[in-house]
Amino acid sequence: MISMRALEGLNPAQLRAATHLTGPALVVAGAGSGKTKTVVARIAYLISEQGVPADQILAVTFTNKAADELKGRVRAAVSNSQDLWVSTFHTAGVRILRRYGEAIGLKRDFVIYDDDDQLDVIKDVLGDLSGMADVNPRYLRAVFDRAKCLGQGPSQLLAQGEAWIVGQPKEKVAEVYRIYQQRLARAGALDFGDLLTETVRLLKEDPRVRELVCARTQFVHVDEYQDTNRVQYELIRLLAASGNLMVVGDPDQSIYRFRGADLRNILDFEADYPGAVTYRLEDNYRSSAQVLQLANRLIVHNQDRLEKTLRPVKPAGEPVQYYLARDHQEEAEFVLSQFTLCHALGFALSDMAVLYRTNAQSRVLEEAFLRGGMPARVVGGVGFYERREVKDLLAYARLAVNPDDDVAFRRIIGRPRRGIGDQATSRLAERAARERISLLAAARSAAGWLPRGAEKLSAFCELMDTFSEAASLYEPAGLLSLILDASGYRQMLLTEGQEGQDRLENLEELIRAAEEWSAAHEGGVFDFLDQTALLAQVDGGHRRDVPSEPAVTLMTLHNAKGLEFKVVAIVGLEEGLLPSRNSLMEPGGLEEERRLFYVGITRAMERLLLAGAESRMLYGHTQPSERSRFLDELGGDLIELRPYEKAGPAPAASAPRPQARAAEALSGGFHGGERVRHPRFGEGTVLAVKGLGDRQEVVVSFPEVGNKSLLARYANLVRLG
DNA sequence: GATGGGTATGTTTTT
DNA sequence: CATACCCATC
Repeated sequence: MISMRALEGLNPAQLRAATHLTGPALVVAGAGSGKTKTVVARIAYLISEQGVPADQILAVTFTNKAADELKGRVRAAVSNSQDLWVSTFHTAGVRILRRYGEAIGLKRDFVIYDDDDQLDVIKDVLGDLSGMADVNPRYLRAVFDRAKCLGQGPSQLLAQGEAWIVGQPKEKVAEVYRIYQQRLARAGALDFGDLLTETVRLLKEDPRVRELVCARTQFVHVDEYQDTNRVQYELIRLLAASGNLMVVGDPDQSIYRFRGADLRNILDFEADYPGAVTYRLEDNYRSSAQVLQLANRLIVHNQDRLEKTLRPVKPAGEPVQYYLARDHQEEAEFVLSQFTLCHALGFALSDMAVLYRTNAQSRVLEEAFLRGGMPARVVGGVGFYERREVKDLLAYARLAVNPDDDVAFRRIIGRPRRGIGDQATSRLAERAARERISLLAAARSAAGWLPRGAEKLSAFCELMDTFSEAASLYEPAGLLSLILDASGYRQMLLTEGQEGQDRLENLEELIRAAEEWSAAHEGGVFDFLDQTALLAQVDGGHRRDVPSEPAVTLMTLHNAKGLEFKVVAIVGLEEGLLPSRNSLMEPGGLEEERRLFYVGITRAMERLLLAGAESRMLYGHTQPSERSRFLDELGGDLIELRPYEKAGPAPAASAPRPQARAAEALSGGFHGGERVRHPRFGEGTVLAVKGLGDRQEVVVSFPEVGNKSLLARYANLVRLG
């Protein structure tokens, strides 16, 4: 057989999947089994060996980061792959809707509402409706999102009376949903859910558009197929009209049920697509055998899965440690001390990550790393594009390109203060509702009917006219600069002391990001705004092109999917946290939490640390925590560390200094990472230390005989180096 | 119309 | 504890 560059370095299973030619295919790819490599190879094979034009191939991912990586790797493998279409579900939706959306009555220059904007609209609707004062707008947002995941509009929501509407008459909920959709339509806005549902509607209703789009989607690939929801399933079905559909996924890594992910999509793939061929990638190249064994032991506790095995390729490696800390502070100090050790052993900062269930857990960790002088970066959480000043400036730009964007109008009308307050705004809103026009349009006619404040409003309208004009002439950065100065926003920040300074710096950063964006992309202000709306912080934040200084990564388990690190710490292994309290209420919730933990474990290549605390701060109060049930499912081989145990009650003085306590406990006598020699077992590395003084127990990894737990006092260990 | 302090409320997870 | 929102006062 001729050796083909596109297929070099694949194992037999990967090779079979990569050379799949036409018809539907399911690739069940366990964690670390080289699924991206396989997809890259398959695309390269199609282009360079089978002569498929790159512009007939589509690959869909969930995050921009995954899309970028795939694109980059294909580019590296095949030269003529410029026209390859790789994007996230949402970006693909935007692209199709911008181009063809007018066929179903969408404005060409629609704006995208993020979840904050959604909330503003819902609150607004609730304010206008009687008898709904006590409804939580966040709850309604969740209901609407969920309905959209299932492709249900207001009437379908009402008809199907979904069981997940609790505490409210579904008529009322559907009514708010209907008005919410109206407001969005009037504002020329689509929310995240609409980007998918509207794309599906367009492709269903307009055969001509479908044909045009499908010409570019003769070969379709979907990554992380286990996380697709109903609408995404339908979208893929429409795009893959050719039948050449390859989906890749792992049912054990489905963790987005709350967003509508339906495990059945992957479990039933063979039934949905008759003639489908299934390929299984079962060799794990990522994790040490010990880590993988733990992962396997955990996941067999799930019922809802496709039977599959995952074999380690790597040797046993280091044992997995579990540390029970007194509280969340000490938990953080433990991670810090272990990472410091690993760093000393030669692991780069970028090789290490701390994973947690909730964003709220990041703060204590961040502070601990800061105190310890180890650079750490929180990925996700409140992102750059969610900061108030950034959203304000972008709202100006949005209103400039789309004068109907009422959320943007409300957001900026009082920033900076320009003498237009609640009174004038609510009169504007009345008028706008009556005449079915936007707030800005109402403001334009204010001179005729608003006795007070009309002049100020007309000045604002003129300002916006200037910006609208600039929006079509300038690049994004130019427009944003103009806005920053001409709106008085810069002036306002300058009067706000240090905080204003910081915010101003963020805005200058934003403008710089816009410049960089223009240097690397075609497109105008619209396209830049799309980008800011769709880019998650995990995707690399606002400075993706600038290599940032090396740092330890802190992020949620969800954000860690698809990534790998040599050293991984998973913290908060407590009942109520992992598994999370809320998940236990829902059927299937526990299995989802187990998969989440599974995803976390399988991120680790060489070393895995687990930790939990006996008590934790919740809403400002310290509460006792119970050890996570998942720890008991892992079975033996877990090195349990509890350094302060039996060392007597901690001296009062050490209470504010948990750092000292953890460090002392870990370093008495021997400490982890040290090289030692044993008279019988030879040379080895200290992995862990338990207890203090005479009772100190040392776990040592010996290349010849594996891991041994020894009493330091009798073992005659000799320190090396 | 702006400002500030008080209180209710919330933490799963994200494109 | 930290933010978001309400109301009273300037």
